Amino acid sequence: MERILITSALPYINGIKHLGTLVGSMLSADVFARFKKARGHEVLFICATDEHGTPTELAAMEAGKDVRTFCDEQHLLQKAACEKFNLGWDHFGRSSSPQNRELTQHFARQLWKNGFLEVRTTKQVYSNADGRFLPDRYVIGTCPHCGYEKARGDQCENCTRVLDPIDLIKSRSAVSGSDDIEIRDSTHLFLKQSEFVPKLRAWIDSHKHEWPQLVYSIANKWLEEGLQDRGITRDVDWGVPVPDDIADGQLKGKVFYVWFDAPIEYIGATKEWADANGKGNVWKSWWYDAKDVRYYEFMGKDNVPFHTVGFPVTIMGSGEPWKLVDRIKGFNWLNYYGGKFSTSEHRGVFMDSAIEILPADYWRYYLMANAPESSDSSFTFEHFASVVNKDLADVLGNFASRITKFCIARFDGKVPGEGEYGDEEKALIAEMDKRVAQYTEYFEAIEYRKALAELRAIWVAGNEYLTRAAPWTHIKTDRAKAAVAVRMGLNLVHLFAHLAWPVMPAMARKIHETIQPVAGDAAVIPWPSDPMAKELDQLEAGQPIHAAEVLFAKITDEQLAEWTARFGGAEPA
RNA sequence: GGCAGCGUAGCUCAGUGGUAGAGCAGGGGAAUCAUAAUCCCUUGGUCGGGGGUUCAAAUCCCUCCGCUGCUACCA
Repeated sequence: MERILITSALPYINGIKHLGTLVGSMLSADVFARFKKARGHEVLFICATDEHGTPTELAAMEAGKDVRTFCDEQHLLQKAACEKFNLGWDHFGRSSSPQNRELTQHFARQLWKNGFLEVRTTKQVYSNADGRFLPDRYVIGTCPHCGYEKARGDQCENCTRVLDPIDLIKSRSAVSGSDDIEIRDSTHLFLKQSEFVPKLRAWIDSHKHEWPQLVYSIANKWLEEGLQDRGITRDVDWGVPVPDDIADGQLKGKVFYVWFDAPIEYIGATKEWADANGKGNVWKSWWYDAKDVRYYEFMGKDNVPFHTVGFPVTIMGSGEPWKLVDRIKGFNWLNYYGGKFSTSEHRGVFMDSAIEILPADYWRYYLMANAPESSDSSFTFEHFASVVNKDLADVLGNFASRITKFCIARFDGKVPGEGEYGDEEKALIAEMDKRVAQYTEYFEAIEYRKALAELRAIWVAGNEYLTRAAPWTHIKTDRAKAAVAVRMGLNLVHLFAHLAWPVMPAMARKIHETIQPVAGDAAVIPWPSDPMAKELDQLEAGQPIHAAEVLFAKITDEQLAEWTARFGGAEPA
């Protein structure tokens, strides 16, 4: 048994997440956590809302609320949406928690003590009208290169050139539109990332074959381009305050940059979990000197630099034996009809509306079977409907339906005990041994598309078997032969429930219950651990079963038309 | 501009040196237990363009084109 620590990239607090964020971090982490739990490992699965930073302050202002209240509300909304998707983490914390404040300050003190922080003065844009410093991208003006009038201070969207806010012509605040802005000196703490290049290089290279190519390439790129020191404080109000004992109080009133404290919240949320469950110092056994723990991180590609460079530097620089990640699973983007999902323009499908139109497991299966693993991929309702209808309704749902109903019609709704498994059954068992082993391997490798293609092939093998065994034909002449096929069919349904649980926990339970109640307290439906000869011959003769009514309803053309109209599909951005 | 990823059948994607693959869609057939659901067979691609290395290239090299992202103060 292993101890498995799993974290999902923290969803930002500024609104309900869309399907792309869901598949790339929270859902993929949940599916893996369930898989490991199903295999009997000790798993701790941690997530939290990432609450600090300028966008939060501005969103709260726009909502007419103070930041704390805004975050309180948004946290609960996101938590509720995630629970509806059956994201089964052990704790869903908040980066604004006291635990994270304490840990963030601890890491900063360690870095300061070890000489890896440096005070530097930088030029910052200050808006008099807004009474605040503005990050570069919140300054807009005319691009000096192409004349585009809405260029942002960090980059011109029109000509894609990288800019400095000082370069802009007629620069103004993106918040208020006021041109009453000026450049002020501001003092900040810089993390000396450049000193960690050899250590990072060795660490990253040691994981070259364990991380997806995407992750390694991004990490490598940052080192190749020459790692710069990075400012880890900001001139805003909402964040973890820099303690006075760092740099003799020169940074009074400033807070840590959101990307400094956000990954530390993985540890913070673990402490929140321990505190909330009376587990005292147990949280530390997962993170500090935790040589027996294997740590997995799940994230979209935008988060990769922070997890392969920033956070590791924080940990290495602390001089303390905090756990570094073992495996990173990174994802590309899920697009919406070829364009971007956009929170600000509300383009695409978001978690709250997705769950309104269909149960979580429809989405969970589709998203994992089509996860953007090797390249960006595109969500369309047409594709979604075809996958749901074919894979879930026709191949899986109908299989459970046809065999349970036949059993009820011809065998009194009880597992028939007559006959012995013959050549047909032995061939199926041999095939299933292979396929289940392959499915398990893909899961261990965190290759979701391949894993789910194998899962589907397993369902298809069930249908193929049933066609060959044809109990509806044998029932007329050889009742025992028909009984064998029905018994095997019911065992298959039972097996399918176990195999599907990490991906579709609610439907797996429902499928399982058509055959028999889930054993134990049923928090987990375990992974099949025995050879298929045993797994597929475990139902007791005479045991009653129930009809699998429509498990997965098909998506109709009318629904498809309604949803594309409602969510604005069809025309790519 | 620089860097990274991607470009394979109508669609979604596997495939990193050895005769081009899967699922869906399309065509034909079988079966009639089932949500008209299943099963079998099958049509379909000069692997983005061009050049090179090699006995052999989707795969390695060069070059061009296209899409996406990053470019360090959005997260």
